[in-house]
Amino acid sequence: MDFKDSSSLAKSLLGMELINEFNSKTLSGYIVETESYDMTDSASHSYIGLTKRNWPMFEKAGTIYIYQIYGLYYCLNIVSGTKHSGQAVLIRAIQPVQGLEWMKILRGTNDVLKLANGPAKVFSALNLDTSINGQNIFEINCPLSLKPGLALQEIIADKRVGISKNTNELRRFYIKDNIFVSKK
DNA sequence: GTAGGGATAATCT
DNA sequence: GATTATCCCTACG
Repeated sequence: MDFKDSSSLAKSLLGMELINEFNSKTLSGYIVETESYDMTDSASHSYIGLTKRNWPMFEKAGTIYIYQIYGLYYCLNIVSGTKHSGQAVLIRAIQPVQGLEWMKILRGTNDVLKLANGPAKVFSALNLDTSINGQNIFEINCPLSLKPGLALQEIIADKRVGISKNTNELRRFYIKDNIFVSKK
């Protein structure tokens, strides 16, 4: 994995297996879509500097940053760069791997394509919890972890989704032709 | 299968 | 007081 900046991490996370293990149960999926944010980017939470919400973005690489959006949904990010640099990668979609049946119940659908094809869907399909906000994904006691998954794939860089500022930069990355991506 | 709009509350100004 | 790194349901055809 390449943590030197958020776009590098966003690309190198593609294909990795994201795993949530707790109570001897396992839910996981291959990361197929990500977006990068940093302090130079007016669409980023870190653009305005350190705040009560975004503090995990200013921690070291591998820190988990979870925020609530639209009063309803939660999204998962992984921090990149050096400490205090204010960068993170939004996990936008995963391809379900382990715990499909449980994910269907958590998500209230039997359509595998729609289990985790969106950032708030990823959060819910993996049964994540806001208590891991600020933890580091490489710590042994962190329920969330990463391991190698898919072989290297062709990556598409595209415009990000759902933002109103700085919309032209190609900071959304996804695996070419993967059907679990949120938006073609 | 797709376009449109409503839900809903923390965060920052 | 406005904005928001989203999702789902409804209507249409």
